[in-house]
Amino acid sequence: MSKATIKDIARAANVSVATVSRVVNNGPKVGAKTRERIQHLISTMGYQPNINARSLVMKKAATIGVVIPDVADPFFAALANGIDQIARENKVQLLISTGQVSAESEMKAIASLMQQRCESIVIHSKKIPDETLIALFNDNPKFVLIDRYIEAISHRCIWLDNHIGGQKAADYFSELNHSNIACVNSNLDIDDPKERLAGFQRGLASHGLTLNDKLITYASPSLQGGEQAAQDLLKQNTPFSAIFVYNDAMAIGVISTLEDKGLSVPNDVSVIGFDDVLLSRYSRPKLTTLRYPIDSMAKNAALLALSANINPTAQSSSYSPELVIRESTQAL
Amino acid sequence: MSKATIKDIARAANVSVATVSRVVNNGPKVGAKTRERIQHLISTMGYQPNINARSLVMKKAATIGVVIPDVADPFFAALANGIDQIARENKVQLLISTGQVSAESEMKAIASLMQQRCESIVIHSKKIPDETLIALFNDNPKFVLIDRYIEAISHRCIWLDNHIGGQKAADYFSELNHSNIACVNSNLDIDDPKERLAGFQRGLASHGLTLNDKLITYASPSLQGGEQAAQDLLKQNTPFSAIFVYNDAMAIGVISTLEDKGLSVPNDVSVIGFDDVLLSRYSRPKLTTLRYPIDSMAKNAALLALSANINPTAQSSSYSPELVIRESTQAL
DNA sequence: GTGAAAGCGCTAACAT
DNA sequence: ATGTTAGCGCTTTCAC
Repeated sequence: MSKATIKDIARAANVSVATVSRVVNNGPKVGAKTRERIQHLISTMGYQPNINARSLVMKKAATIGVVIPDVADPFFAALANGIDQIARENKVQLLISTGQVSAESEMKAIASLMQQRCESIVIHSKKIPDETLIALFNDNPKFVLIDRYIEAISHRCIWLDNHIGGQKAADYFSELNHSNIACVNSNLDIDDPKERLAGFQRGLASHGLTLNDKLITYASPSLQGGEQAAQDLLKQNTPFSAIFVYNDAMAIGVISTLEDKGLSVPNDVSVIGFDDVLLSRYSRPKLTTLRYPIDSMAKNAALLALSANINPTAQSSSYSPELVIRESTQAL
Repeated sequence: MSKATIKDIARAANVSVATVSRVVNNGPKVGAKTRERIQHLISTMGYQPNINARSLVMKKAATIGVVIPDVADPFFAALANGIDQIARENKVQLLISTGQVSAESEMKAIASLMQQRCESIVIHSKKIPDETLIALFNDNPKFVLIDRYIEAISHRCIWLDNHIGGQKAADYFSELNHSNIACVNSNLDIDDPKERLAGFQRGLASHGLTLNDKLITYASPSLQGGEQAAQDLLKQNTPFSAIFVYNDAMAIGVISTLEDKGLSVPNDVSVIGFDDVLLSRYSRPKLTTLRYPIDSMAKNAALLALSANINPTAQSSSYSPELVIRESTQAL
């Protein structure tokens, strides 16, 4: 197995290690015949450069890291997948470090990546304070922040405009003549839920509509959370005909519970989700939702991380969610 | 940032690098006072050992690799997630290498991991020939094969008994008095579809039932594939009241199409999936399926990979799928 | 208990 | 065009 070192090749080819190194790295100044001979040896002897040695001397590794809460969540899986595609194209190894949703483990995840001399890191962090991140990004020009916006490092941010998402949901409910409106939100202490809700409320207001506080529930942003939120909503004994839900997973949980209780979607209540994960096209009913272009965002983040963007090109990278109308909504 | 090297610490502490190395690695024979002083320096100076240098001299890295087709598929995401959990517990870095479903890229993925001096690798490979794998595993005692069984290296395999899965599906359909039975299978040229189908057919036979060849369709094992397979099935104009589907994703696609065509599940047709992904508990109707304990399998695989199991302890690791009855099936 | 020194496999000047 | 050499930061005998 990959036992052969550069020395072995050099010896076999009767050249110095420097020459072998040159052909391995496609360096210049190598005689065509020599190059060919060495290349032959390399493949027959199954030589593979030792990445550790290379990274050691180069003081950097051909890797791209990504920090996400966990791999199992379809949304983050999609994020990781986008980065993986760019990684493959650029022949760099993907390093995934999971950081749960706590500042401490997010930092640990980043530290672990940096310890591997990984320079390009796409970070999904909701908990690390702005200042910490700003300091970190100033020292590391190849870090990229995804799904979060921080003014001071905006040129290294790739984020989604949550307000607009909320607004579009409000616009659509208004268009469908709904007026008893509920909201199922995430209970995570991060900005996104607040922003989506704020955008939603502002949107409603612009149509002379308003959101009854009793009809705002919070739960974990998961299928289970959706189930629970729907139960809470039902307990309020306050009528509603439309719900704006934090994400698709919750929305599907909500619908599941609603139907279990004999309420039909969209006949009795309309539901709008957020994210547009693949699944939302296959759930029953198919979900009306706001498309979160996570795949292109991830790819751009990876590209940005790979290219040391030392001097900020100011062009900020904000994405806007699009309303995708399917079957979980209906006019009143 | 992690600029300080072991030398810097040694200099600051007025000791040799050897001593610093000892305290970093919790080595023996270090005076209590010295150890304390050095530890203090380490944390105040923010020293982080250079993993590349360490891996270089140790000729191995504190990492665990996993080779899967892609990260976005929920099933593989769950697999990766299980491994990630064990990795975190053991403080080793997770390396994910995606290998599509082609022998060539699977090999590339493995090579890339090995090049990083990653010793423990959990491999999900459907395409690499047995012999290649056997040779590979003989050279690398910390490789583990997941979701596949090869006799010669069975002590390094963690697999699921597909036959039994098929059989249980057949048993249940028989119990529900179905006799016009269809099968939607994966069109991937790997063993699993064949084994599940064989088990299913054997099971049917044991109940005096039989599967009409016209009612066996193949498609890609995805939501989209399920849609297409269902359309194909409908075109046959051959009545059926039950379908055994290759996996949950396809099953949900199948149900989606069936309902679009006005067929109700389970009233008109019963559907059994395979895998029991989280989603199947939330789809409408909730999916009856065979539970694939991928999480425990992944964790065990990771544990096995981390522990050099040089001398085979013979205890093979076969898992058996369990039937989970939910709402997509009904007695005739 | 602590230090000196020899590499691990590779790259990158600097020579030739 | 090719070779020599000095490290990169770390672990690990082997002395003391």
